Amino acid sequence: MAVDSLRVICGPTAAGKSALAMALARRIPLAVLSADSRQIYRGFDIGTAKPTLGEQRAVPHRGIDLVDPGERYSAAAWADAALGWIDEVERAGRTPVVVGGTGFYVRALTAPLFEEPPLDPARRMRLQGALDALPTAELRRWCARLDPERAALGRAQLVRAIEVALLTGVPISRWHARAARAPRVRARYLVVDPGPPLRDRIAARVHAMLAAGWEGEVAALDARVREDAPAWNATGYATVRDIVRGRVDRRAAIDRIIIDTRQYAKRQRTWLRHQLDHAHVTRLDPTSPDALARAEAWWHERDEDEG
RNA sequence: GGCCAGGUAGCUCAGUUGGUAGAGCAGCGGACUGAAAAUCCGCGUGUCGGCGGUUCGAUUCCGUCCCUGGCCA
Repeated sequence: MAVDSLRVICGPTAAGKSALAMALARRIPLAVLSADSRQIYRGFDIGTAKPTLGEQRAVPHRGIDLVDPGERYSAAAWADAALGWIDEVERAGRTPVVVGGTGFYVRALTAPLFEEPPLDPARRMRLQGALDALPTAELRRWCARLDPERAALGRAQLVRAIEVALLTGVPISRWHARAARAPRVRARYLVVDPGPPLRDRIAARVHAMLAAGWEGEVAALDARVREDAPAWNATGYATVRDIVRGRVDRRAAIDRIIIDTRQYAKRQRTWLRHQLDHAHVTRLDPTSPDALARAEAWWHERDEDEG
């Protein structure tokens, strides 16, 4: 029996992925699986461009409001959950479509992460406390000894590599090879990107978020969410919190948010350019007049290797 | 109109006791296997405001003009 590939709509922030999915939903009975590492947080709505309640009523969504702002989530947890959503949604007679800018989540679903060996929670916590206190350069030196392949990566990756190497006695790069899992979901990607105009779209969207009451939302969150909660990492939130607290010049802070958002979009583009299976990628400019028609054509494409 | 302070990278500025210049930010490229809107790495030729002069050599010294800001008329 021929199984259709999972459809994935991705692209940099503010490209119009969600709007495109909503437009497709008017013609196709679909359900949106949000692959977005910030829309998972309850209460962080406006600044994460979370689909409105109206949109969520009109089209079934999954992957939104999964955890509280203080919780740390993971790509693996998301991917596991996504397998369930796909099942659930198909049983209800709808076609799932993954929509989002967190490429790592998408890849964790299609090309699963390695099978993690059990890590003793107590030892892990103790080690983490010790590593957090070390400067990045020091972590890099440690990693160069324990797992040289990973020593050039970022701080978060260094900590993880050192943790796994120390707690399991085997470098994480070895685990990646040894405990790799087979791909579990075939996918076709629609990369939505308007190109240069994205720059202005981002600025406009930041202003729209402010006009929609972003500061009020943050003021309420600031009253009840720990200052170091992971959700505050969402672009702009910590800066809006500074505005709300009266610590910064509002005008300059808004410029900063726009710049931060553009830099995020740039990182997404780099990721999507290199990390996606190129053979199954279709690119789309959402501002072109025939964008919706082309998206529909992409949707109905048949898999070449389908039996 | 006079006096003063400036005109150096997209922006803010540093610097060259004369040997054609460098930081931060922005921008660009890249990495990424349970924190990914995270975490990191790499990339700096620009009529040193214009035109003359002095000099082997001027962005640097001199003259002059233009522009900006401030003060005085």
